[in-house]
Amino acid sequence: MSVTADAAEPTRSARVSGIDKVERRRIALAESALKTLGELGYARTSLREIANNSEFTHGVVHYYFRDKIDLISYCVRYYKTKCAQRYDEVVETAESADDLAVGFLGKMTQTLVEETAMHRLWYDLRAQSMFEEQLRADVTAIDELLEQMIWRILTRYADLVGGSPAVDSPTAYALVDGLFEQAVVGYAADPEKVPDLLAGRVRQILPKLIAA
Amino acid sequence: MSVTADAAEPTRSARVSGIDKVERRRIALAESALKTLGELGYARTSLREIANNSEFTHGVVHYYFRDKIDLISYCVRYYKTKCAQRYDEVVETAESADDLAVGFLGKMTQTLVEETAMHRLWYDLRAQSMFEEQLRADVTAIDELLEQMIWRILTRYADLVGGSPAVDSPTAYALVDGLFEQAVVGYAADPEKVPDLLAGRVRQILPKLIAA
DNA sequence: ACAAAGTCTTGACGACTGTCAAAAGGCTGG
DNA sequence: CCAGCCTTTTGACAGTCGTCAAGACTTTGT
Repeated sequence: MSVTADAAEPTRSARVSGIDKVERRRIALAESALKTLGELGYARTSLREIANNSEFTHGVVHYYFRDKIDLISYCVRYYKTKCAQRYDEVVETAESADDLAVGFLGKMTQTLVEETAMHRLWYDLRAQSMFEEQLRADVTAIDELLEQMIWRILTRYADLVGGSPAVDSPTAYALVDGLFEQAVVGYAADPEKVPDLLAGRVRQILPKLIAA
Repeated sequence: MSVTADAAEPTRSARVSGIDKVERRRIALAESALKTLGELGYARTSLREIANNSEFTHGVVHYYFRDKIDLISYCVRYYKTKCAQRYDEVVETAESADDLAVGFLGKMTQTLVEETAMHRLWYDLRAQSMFEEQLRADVTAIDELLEQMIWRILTRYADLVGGSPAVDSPTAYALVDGLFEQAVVGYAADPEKVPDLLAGRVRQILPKLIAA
Protein backbone atom coordinates (compact mmCIF):
# COMPACT_ATOMS: atom_id res chain seq x y z
CA MET A 1 0.00 0.00 0.00
CA SER A 2 3.02 2.24 0.32
CA VAL A 3 2.02 4.73 2.97
CA THR A 4 -1.41 5.33 1.62
CA ALA A 5 -3.34 8.05 3.34
CA ASP A 6 -6.79 7.08 4.45
CA ALA A 7 -6.31 10.42 6.07
CA ALA A 8 -7.64 13.90 5.86
CA GLU A 9 -8.02 13.78 2.08
CA PRO A 10 -7.99 17.57 1.82
CA THR A 11 -8.73 17.67 -1.85
CA ARG A 12 -11.56 15.62 -3.20
CA SER A 13 -11.10 15.81 -6.92
CA ALA A 14 -7.36 16.31 -6.90
CA ARG A 15 -5.78 16.87 -10.22
CA VAL A 16 -3.52 14.15 -11.46
CA SER A 17 -0.45 16.08 -10.47
CA GLY A 18 -2.18 17.37 -7.36
CA ILE A 19 -2.37 14.03 -5.61
CA ASP A 20 1.35 13.70 -5.94
CA LYS A 21 1.85 17.14 -4.58
CA VAL A 22 -0.36 16.43 -1.61
CA GLU A 23 1.53 13.22 -0.98
CA ARG A 24 4.82 15.07 -1.22
CA ARG A 25 3.64 17.65 1.28
CA ARG A 26 2.52 14.90 3.62
CA ILE A 27 5.90 13.26 3.40
CA ALA A 28 7.68 16.54 4.02
CA LEU A 29 5.51 17.13 7.07
CA ALA A 30 6.11 13.59 8.26
CA GLU A 31 9.86 13.86 7.91
CA SER A 32 9.90 17.09 9.82
CA ALA A 33 7.63 15.61 12.45
CA LEU A 34 9.83 12.57 12.80
CA LYS A 35 12.81 14.79 13.48
CA THR A 36 11.00 16.58 16.27
CA LEU A 37 9.47 13.38 17.62
CA GLY A 38 12.86 11.74 17.73
CA GLU A 39 14.24 14.53 19.84
CA LEU A 40 11.36 15.16 22.21
CA GLY A 41 9.51 11.86 22.26
CA TYR A 42 5.84 11.28 21.68
CA ALA A 43 4.46 12.83 24.84
CA ARG A 44 6.32 16.12 24.71
CA THR A 45 5.85 16.76 21.01
CA SER A 46 3.01 19.12 20.10
CA LEU A 47 1.68 19.93 16.68
CA ARG A 48 2.85 23.49 17.11
CA GLU A 49 6.36 22.32 17.94
CA ILE A 50 6.37 20.16 14.84
CA ALA A 51 5.23 23.10 12.74
CA ASN A 52 7.81 25.37 14.36
CA ASN A 53 10.67 23.05 13.45
CA SER A 54 9.48 23.02 9.88
CA GLU A 55 8.87 25.53 7.12
CA PHE A 56 5.13 25.29 7.65
CA THR A 57 2.65 26.85 10.01
CA HIS A 58 0.58 24.92 12.47
CA GLY A 59 -2.51 25.32 10.34
CA VAL A 60 -0.95 23.39 7.49
CA VAL A 61 -0.47 20.39 9.69
CA HIS A 62 -4.17 20.20 10.35
CA TYR A 63 -4.87 20.77 6.68
CA TYR A 64 -2.99 17.65 5.65
CA PHE A 65 -3.78 15.50 8.67
CA ARG A 66 -7.10 15.04 10.36
CA ASP A 67 -5.66 15.17 13.85
CA LYS A 68 -2.58 14.39 15.87
CA ILE A 69 -2.97 10.63 15.85
CA ASP A 70 -3.44 10.72 12.11
CA LEU A 71 -0.11 12.49 11.72
CA ILE A 72 1.77 10.27 14.12
CA SER A 73 0.26 7.19 12.57
CA TYR A 74 1.30 8.36 9.14
CA CYS A 75 4.81 9.07 10.41
CA VAL A 76 5.06 5.59 11.85
CA ARG A 77 3.97 3.95 8.64
CA TYR A 78 6.36 6.12 6.66
CA TYR A 79 9.16 5.23 9.00
CA LYS A 80 8.54 1.53 8.75
CA THR A 81 9.07 1.47 5.02
CA LYS A 82 12.59 2.65 5.66
CA CYS A 83 13.67 0.54 8.57
CA ALA A 84 12.78 -3.06 7.97
CA GLN A 85 14.78 -3.61 4.82
CA ARG A 86 17.97 -2.29 6.34
CA TYR A 87 19.72 -5.65 6.34
CA ASP A 88 18.32 -7.11 3.16
CA GLU A 89 21.36 -6.39 1.06
CA VAL A 90 23.63 -7.99 3.63
CA VAL A 91 21.50 -11.10 3.73
CA GLU A 92 21.56 -11.47 -0.02
CA THR A 93 25.22 -10.80 -0.66
CA ALA A 94 26.72 -12.68 2.26
CA GLU A 95 28.44 -15.88 1.15
CA SER A 96 29.62 -17.16 4.49
CA ALA A 97 28.35 -17.14 8.03
CA ASP A 98 31.05 -14.70 8.98
CA ASP A 99 30.19 -12.43 6.07
CA LEU A 100 26.64 -12.33 7.30
CA ALA A 101 27.51 -11.82 10.94
CA VAL A 102 30.00 -9.06 10.23
CA GLY A 103 27.70 -7.32 7.78
CA PHE A 104 24.71 -7.61 10.07
CA LEU A 105 26.54 -6.34 13.13
CA GLY A 106 28.07 -3.54 11.10
CA LYS A 107 24.71 -2.28 9.87
CA MET A 108 23.26 -2.73 13.31
CA THR A 109 25.80 -0.62 15.13
CA GLN A 110 25.71 1.88 12.31
CA THR A 111 22.00 2.47 12.59
CA LEU A 112 22.29 2.52 16.35
CA VAL A 113 24.75 5.40 16.11
CA GLU A 114 23.36 7.29 13.14
CA GLU A 115 19.67 6.95 13.87
CA THR A 116 19.59 6.85 17.63
CA ALA A 117 16.73 9.32 17.82
CA MET A 118 14.57 7.26 15.52
CA HIS A 119 15.11 4.11 17.56
CA ARG A 120 14.38 5.97 20.77
CA LEU A 121 11.13 7.11 19.19
CA TRP A 122 10.28 3.59 18.14
CA TYR A 123 10.60 2.20 21.64
CA ASP A 124 8.68 5.17 22.94
CA LEU A 125 5.84 4.61 20.50
CA ARG A 126 5.72 0.90 21.22
CA ALA A 127 5.31 1.72 24.89
CA GLN A 128 2.65 4.33 24.14
CA SER A 129 0.77 1.80 22.05
CA MET A 130 0.07 -0.14 25.23
CA PHE A 131 -2.03 2.80 26.41
CA GLU A 132 -3.32 4.29 23.17
CA GLU A 133 -5.39 1.90 21.10
CA GLN A 134 -5.08 3.98 17.96
CA LEU A 135 -1.36 3.29 17.75
CA ARG A 136 -1.65 -0.43 18.33
CA ALA A 137 -2.30 -1.58 14.77
CA ASP A 138 0.59 0.35 13.25
CA VAL A 139 2.98 -0.68 15.99
CA THR A 140 2.23 -4.38 15.75
CA ALA A 141 2.56 -4.15 11.97
CA ILE A 142 6.08 -2.79 12.35
CA ASP A 143 6.85 -5.34 15.02
CA GLU A 144 5.94 -8.10 12.62
CA LEU A 145 8.07 -6.56 9.92
CA LEU A 146 11.05 -6.40 12.24
CA GLU A 147 10.45 -9.94 13.39
CA GLN A 148 10.47 -11.16 9.82
CA MET A 149 13.65 -9.22 9.19
CA ILE A 150 15.42 -10.93 12.06
CA TRP A 151 14.03 -14.26 10.94
CA ARG A 152 15.43 -13.81 7.43
CA ILE A 153 18.82 -13.13 8.92
CA LEU A 154 18.69 -16.07 11.27
CA THR A 155 17.53 -18.62 8.71
CA ARG A 156 20.13 -17.45 6.24
CA TYR A 157 22.73 -17.69 8.98
CA ALA A 158 21.59 -21.20 9.75
CA ASP A 159 21.89 -22.13 6.09
CA LEU A 160 25.40 -20.79 5.82
CA VAL A 161 26.50 -22.51 8.97
CA GLY A 162 24.79 -25.73 8.00
CA GLY A 163 22.21 -25.99 10.72
CA SER A 164 18.71 -24.80 11.49
CA PRO A 165 17.17 -22.28 13.88
CA ALA A 166 16.79 -23.58 17.42
CA VAL A 167 14.09 -21.08 18.35
CA ASP A 168 10.98 -19.81 16.65
CA SER A 169 10.70 -16.45 14.98
CA PRO A 170 9.08 -14.43 17.79
CA THR A 171 11.65 -15.71 20.25
CA ALA A 172 14.56 -14.79 18.05
CA TYR A 173 13.15 -11.32 17.55
CA ALA A 174 12.52 -10.78 21.25
CA LEU A 175 16.07 -11.77 22.13
CA VAL A 176 17.79 -9.59 19.56
CA ASP A 177 15.39 -6.75 20.25
CA GLY A 178 16.10 -6.98 23.94
CA LEU A 179 19.80 -6.53 23.29
CA PHE A 180 19.17 -3.69 20.87
CA GLU A 181 16.80 -1.83 23.15
CA GLN A 182 19.30 -2.12 25.97
CA ALA A 183 21.86 -0.53 23.67
CA VAL A 184 19.52 2.27 22.62
CA VAL A 185 18.61 3.09 26.20
CA GLY A 186 22.23 3.01 27.31
CA TYR A 187 23.65 4.78 24.30
CA ALA A 188 23.29 8.28 25.70
CA ALA A 189 25.22 7.35 28.81
CA ASP A 190 28.22 5.91 26.96
CA PRO A 191 28.19 6.43 23.19
CA GLU A 192 31.74 5.15 22.90
CA LYS A 193 31.45 1.64 24.25
CA VAL A 194 27.82 0.70 23.80
CA PRO A 195 27.92 -0.10 20.06
CA ASP A 196 30.83 -2.50 20.45
CA LEU A 197 29.25 -4.09 23.48
CA LEU A 198 26.09 -4.65 21.51
CA ALA A 199 27.95 -6.16 18.59
CA GLY A 200 29.86 -8.50 20.87
CA ARG A 201 26.73 -9.64 22.63
CA VAL A 202 24.75 -10.30 19.50
CA ARG A 203 27.71 -12.15 18.04
CA GLN A 204 27.85 -14.29 21.15
CA ILE A 205 24.17 -15.08 21.00
CA LEU A 206 23.76 -15.82 17.31
CA PRO A 207 25.39 -19.29 17.33
CA LYS A 208 23.33 -20.28 20.35
CA LEU A 209 20.18 -19.85 18.31
CA ILE A 210 21.28 -22.47 15.80
CA ALA A 211 20.99 -26.21 16.25
CA ALA A 212 23.07 -28.67 14.32
CA MET B 1 17.95 4.07 51.66
CA SER B 2 14.45 2.65 51.56
CA VAL B 3 12.42 5.20 49.66
CA THR B 4 13.74 8.16 51.53
CA ALA B 5 12.23 11.42 50.51
CA ASP B 6 14.68 14.14 49.62
CA ALA B 7 11.40 15.62 48.63
CA ALA B 8 9.07 18.37 49.62
CA GLU B 9 9.73 18.00 53.34
CA PRO B 10 6.46 19.72 54.22
CA THR B 11 7.00 19.78 57.94
CA ARG B 12 10.26 21.00 59.29
CA SER B 13 10.08 20.10 62.96
CA ALA B 14 7.83 17.11 62.55
CA ARG B 15 6.87 15.33 65.69
CA VAL B 16 8.33 11.91 66.18
CA SER B 17 5.08 10.32 65.19
CA GLY B 18 4.56 13.00 62.57
CA ILE B 19 7.36 11.92 60.32
CA ASP B 20 5.85 8.48 60.15
CA LYS B 21 2.50 9.95 59.36
CA VAL B 22 3.94 12.03 56.56
CA GLU B 23 5.71 9.00 55.18
CA ARG B 24 2.51 7.00 55.37
CA ARG B 25 0.64 9.71 53.50
CA ARG B 26 3.35 9.76 50.85
CA ILE B 27 3.09 6.03 50.42
CA ALA B 28 -0.69 6.19 50.17
CA LEU B 29 -0.40 8.89 47.53
CA ALA B 30 2.22 6.87 45.70
CA GLU B 31 0.14 3.71 45.69
CA SER B 32 -2.85 5.58 44.36
CA ALA B 33 -0.69 7.30 41.77
CA LEU B 34 0.78 3.99 40.66
CA LYS B 35 -2.68 2.62 40.10
CA THR B 36 -3.59 5.54 37.85
CA LEU B 37 -0.21 5.55 36.13
CA GLY B 38 -0.51 1.88 35.41
CA GLU B 39 -3.81 2.42 33.67
CA LEU B 40 -3.14 5.61 31.76
CA GLY B 41 0.62 5.63 31.32
CA TYR B 42 3.01 8.38 32.19
CA ALA B 43 2.09 10.89 29.51
CA ARG B 44 -1.65 10.85 29.99
CA THR B 45 -1.62 10.92 33.77
CA SER B 46 -2.13 14.32 35.35
CA LEU B 47 -1.83 15.25 38.99
CA ARG B 48 -5.50 16.02 39.07
CA GLU B 49 -6.34 12.59 37.69
CA ILE B 50 -4.17 11.00 40.34
CA ALA B 51 -5.94 13.00 43.02
CA ASN B 52 -9.35 12.17 41.55
CA ASN B 53 -8.69 8.44 41.73
CA SER B 54 -7.71 8.79 45.36
CA GLU B 55 -9.29 10.03 48.53
CA PHE B 56 -7.27 13.23 48.38
CA THR B 57 -7.61 16.54 46.61
CA HIS B 58 -5.14 17.82 44.07
CA GLY B 59 -3.73 20.30 46.56
CA VAL B 60 -2.59 17.54 48.87
CA VAL B 61 -0.46 16.05 46.15
CA HIS B 62 1.52 19.23 45.87
CA TYR B 63 1.72 19.48 49.63
CA TYR B 64 3.55 16.17 49.91
CA PHE B 65 5.51 16.35 46.67
CA ARG B 66 7.41 19.29 45.29
CA ASP B 67 6.25 18.72 41.73
CA LYS B 68 5.16 16.07 39.30
CA ILE B 69 8.58 14.58 38.71
CA ASP B 70 9.12 14.36 42.44
CA LEU B 71 5.95 12.29 42.79
CA ILE B 72 6.68 10.02 39.84
CA SER B 73 10.24 9.57 40.98
CA TYR B 74 9.04 8.63 44.45
CA CYS B 75 6.56 6.18 42.95
CA VAL B 76 9.27 4.55 40.90
CA ARG B 77 11.55 4.12 43.88
CA TYR B 78 8.69 2.78 45.93
CA TYR B 79 7.82 0.35 43.19
CA LYS B 80 11.33 -0.94 42.86
CA THR B 81 11.48 -2.10 46.46
CA LYS B 82 8.65 -4.45 45.65
CA CYS B 83 9.64 -5.85 42.32
CA ALA B 84 13.23 -6.93 42.38
CA GLN B 85 13.02 -9.48 45.15
CA ARG B 86 10.15 -11.32 43.56
CA TYR B 87 12.13 -14.44 42.78
CA ASP B 88 14.43 -14.51 45.78
CA GLU B 89 12.49 -17.13 47.65
CA VAL B 90 12.46 -19.39 44.62
CA VAL B 91 16.20 -19.05 44.18
CA GLU B 92 16.86 -19.96 47.80
CA THR B 93 14.52 -22.88 48.16
CA ALA B 94 15.09 -24.57 44.82
CA GLU B 95 17.07 -27.77 45.14
CA SER B 96 17.23 -28.81 41.52
CA ALA B 97 17.49 -27.07 38.19
CA ASP B 98 13.93 -28.04 37.42
CA ASP B 99 12.73 -26.74 40.75
CA LEU B 100 14.29 -23.44 39.94
CA ALA B 101 13.04 -23.27 36.39
CA VAL B 102 9.49 -24.20 37.32
CA GLY B 103 9.41 -21.83 40.25
CA PHE B 104 10.92 -18.99 38.27
CA LEU B 105 8.60 -19.42 35.32
CA GLY B 106 5.63 -19.73 37.65
CA LYS B 107 6.37 -16.49 39.41
CA MET B 108 7.13 -14.83 36.12
CA THR B 109 3.85 -15.68 34.45
CA GLN B 110 2.05 -14.89 37.67
CA THR B 111 3.37 -11.37 37.89
CA LEU B 112 2.78 -10.93 34.18
CA VAL B 113 -0.89 -11.69 34.67
CA GLU B 114 -1.49 -10.12 38.05
CA GLU B 115 0.57 -6.98 37.67
CA THR B 116 0.32 -6.29 33.97
CA ALA B 117 -0.41 -2.62 34.50
CA MET B 118 2.69 -2.16 36.62
CA HIS B 119 4.91 -3.77 34.00
CA ARG B 120 3.36 -1.68 31.27
CA LEU B 121 4.18 1.37 33.35
CA TRP B 122 7.73 0.22 33.85
CA TYR B 123 8.41 -0.10 30.14
CA ASP B 124 6.69 3.21 29.58
CA LEU B 125 8.85 4.94 32.17
CA ARG B 126 12.02 3.40 30.82
CA ALA B 127 11.14 4.79 27.41
CA GLN B 128 10.33 8.19 28.88
CA SER B 129 13.65 8.23 30.67
CA MET B 130 15.33 8.47 27.28
CA PHE B 131 13.75 11.89 26.85
CA GLU B 132 13.46 13.13 30.44
CA GLU B 133 16.75 13.38 32.27
CA GLN B 134 15.13 13.56 35.66
CA LEU B 135 13.87 10.00 35.37
CA ARG B 136 17.16 8.57 34.17
CA ALA B 137 18.83 7.94 37.53
CA ASP B 138 15.88 6.12 39.05
CA VAL B 139 15.29 4.06 35.95
CA THR B 140 18.86 2.87 35.61
CA ALA B 141 18.88 2.03 39.31
CA ILE B 142 15.91 -0.26 38.81
CA ASP B 143 17.43 -1.69 35.68
CA GLU B 144 20.52 -2.66 37.62
CA LEU B 145 18.40 -4.23 40.32
CA LEU B 146 16.53 -6.30 37.77
CA GLU B 147 19.75 -7.28 36.09
CA GLN B 148 21.15 -8.52 39.36
CA MET B 149 17.95 -10.42 39.99
CA ILE B 150 18.25 -12.26 36.69
CA TRP B 151 21.91 -12.87 37.34
CA ARG B 152 21.19 -14.48 40.71
CA ILE B 153 18.75 -16.81 39.02
CA LEU B 154 21.09 -17.70 36.20
CA THR B 155 24.12 -18.38 38.39
CA ARG B 156 22.06 -20.49 40.74
CA TYR B 157 20.67 -22.35 37.76
CA ALA B 158 24.19 -22.91 36.49
CA ASP B 159 25.20 -24.28 39.88
CA LEU B 160 22.32 -26.70 40.01
CA VAL B 161 22.93 -27.90 36.51
CA GLY B 162 26.66 -28.15 37.07
CA GLY B 163 27.89 -25.57 34.61
CA SER B 164 28.56 -21.86 34.45
CA PRO B 165 26.91 -18.91 32.72
CA ALA B 166 27.85 -18.57 29.06
CA VAL B 167 26.96 -14.89 28.87
CA ASP B 168 27.61 -11.90 31.07
CA SER B 169 25.05 -10.35 33.36
CA PRO B 170 23.84 -7.49 31.11
CA THR B 171 23.37 -9.87 28.21
CA ALA B 172 21.36 -12.32 30.24
CA TYR B 173 19.15 -9.53 31.49
CA ALA B 174 18.61 -8.07 28.02
CA LEU B 175 17.58 -11.44 26.63
CA VAL B 176 15.11 -12.32 29.35
CA ASP B 177 13.81 -8.77 29.43
CA GLY B 178 13.28 -8.84 25.70
CA LEU B 179 11.09 -11.89 26.03
CA PHE B 180 9.23 -10.44 28.97
CA GLU B 181 8.59 -7.09 27.31
CA GLN B 182 7.28 -8.88 24.25
CA ALA B 183 4.88 -10.72 26.51
CA VAL B 184 3.75 -7.56 28.28
CA VAL B 185 3.14 -5.74 25.01
CA GLY B 186 1.28 -8.68 23.54
CA TYR B 187 -0.64 -9.58 26.67
CA ALA B 188 -3.62 -7.35 25.95
CA ALA B 189 -4.10 -8.90 22.52
CA ASP B 190 -4.19 -12.47 23.78
CA PRO B 191 -4.22 -12.89 27.57
CA GLU B 192 -4.87 -16.61 27.25
CA LYS B 193 -1.87 -17.80 25.35
CA VAL B 194 0.81 -15.22 25.99
CA PRO B 195 1.82 -16.36 29.49
CA ASP B 196 2.38 -19.94 28.40
CA LEU B 197 4.23 -18.82 25.31
CA LEU B 198 6.51 -16.72 27.47
CA ALA B 199 7.15 -19.57 29.85
CA GLY B 200 7.97 -21.92 27.01
CA ARG B 201 10.34 -19.49 25.42
CA VAL B 202 12.24 -18.66 28.56
CA ARG B 203 12.48 -22.35 29.37
CA GLN B 204 13.93 -22.94 25.93
CA ILE B 205 16.48 -20.19 26.30
CA LEU B 206 17.69 -20.86 29.83
CA PRO B 207 19.85 -23.92 29.02
CA LYS B 208 21.42 -22.09 26.11
CA LEU B 209 22.85 -19.54 28.50
CA ILE B 210 24.80 -22.19 30.38
CA ALA B 211 28.13 -23.65 29.31
CA ALA B 212 29.38 -26.96 30.54
C1' DA C 1 -7.83 36.76 -18.25
C1' DC C 2 -11.45 35.20 -15.19
C1' DA C 3 -13.47 32.22 -12.09
C1' DA C 4 -13.01 28.32 -9.41
C1' DA C 5 -10.53 25.16 -6.75
C1' DG C 6 -6.76 24.35 -3.94
C1' DT C 7 -3.48 25.95 -0.47
C1' DC C 8 -2.01 28.51 3.35
C1' DT C 9 -2.05 32.11 7.29
C1' DT C 10 -3.85 33.90 11.16
C1' DG C 11 -6.31 34.28 15.17
C1' DA C 12 -9.34 32.46 18.22
C1' DC C 13 -11.99 28.89 21.16
C1' DG C 14 -12.42 25.80 25.10
C1' DA C 15 -10.22 22.43 27.68
C1' DC C 16 -6.58 20.95 30.31
C1' DT C 17 -2.13 21.24 32.57
C1' DG C 18 1.29 22.19 36.77
C1' DT C 19 1.77 25.28 40.25
C1' DC C 20 0.74 28.12 43.94
C1' DA C 21 -1.46 31.08 47.64
C1' DA C 22 -4.97 32.21 50.78
C1' DA C 23 -7.90 30.62 53.97
C1' DA C 24 -10.35 27.12 56.46
C1' DG C 25 -10.21 22.99 59.32
C1' DG C 26 -8.17 19.82 62.70
C1' DC C 27 -5.02 18.34 66.15
C1' DT C 28 -1.84 18.79 69.98
C1' DG C 29 0.91 20.85 73.69
C1' DG C 30 0.59 23.77 77.31
C1' DC D 1 -9.69 25.43 76.70
C1' DC D 2 -7.03 28.14 73.97
C1' DA D 3 -2.96 29.27 70.87
C1' DG D 4 -0.27 27.60 67.32
C1' DC D 5 1.23 24.49 64.07
C1' DC D 6 0.02 20.93 60.82
C1' DT D 7 -2.98 19.54 57.23
C1' DT D 8 -6.35 20.17 53.77
C1' DT D 9 -9.53 22.60 50.73
C1' DT D 10 -10.57 25.67 47.36
C1' DG D 11 -10.00 28.76 43.81
C1' DA D 12 -7.19 31.03 40.79
C1' DC D 13 -3.02 31.92 37.73
C1' DA D 14 -0.46 31.54 33.42
C1' DG D 15 0.66 28.56 30.00
C1' DT D 16 -0.05 24.99 26.50
C1' DC D 17 -2.64 21.91 24.01
C1' DG D 18 -5.66 20.23 19.83
C1' DT D 19 -8.92 21.94 16.92
C1' DC D 20 -11.24 24.79 13.89
C1' DA D 21 -13.04 28.70 10.97
C1' DA D 22 -12.63 32.80 8.27
C1' DG D 23 -10.31 34.86 5.04
C1' DA D 24 -6.13 35.77 1.95
C1' DC D 25 -3.19 34.01 -1.29
C1' DT D 26 -1.84 30.90 -5.23
C1' DT D 27 -2.54 27.83 -8.83
C1' DT D 28 -5.17 25.88 -12.43
C1' DG D 29 -8.74 24.92 -16.15
C1' DT D 30 -11.02 27.09 -19.64
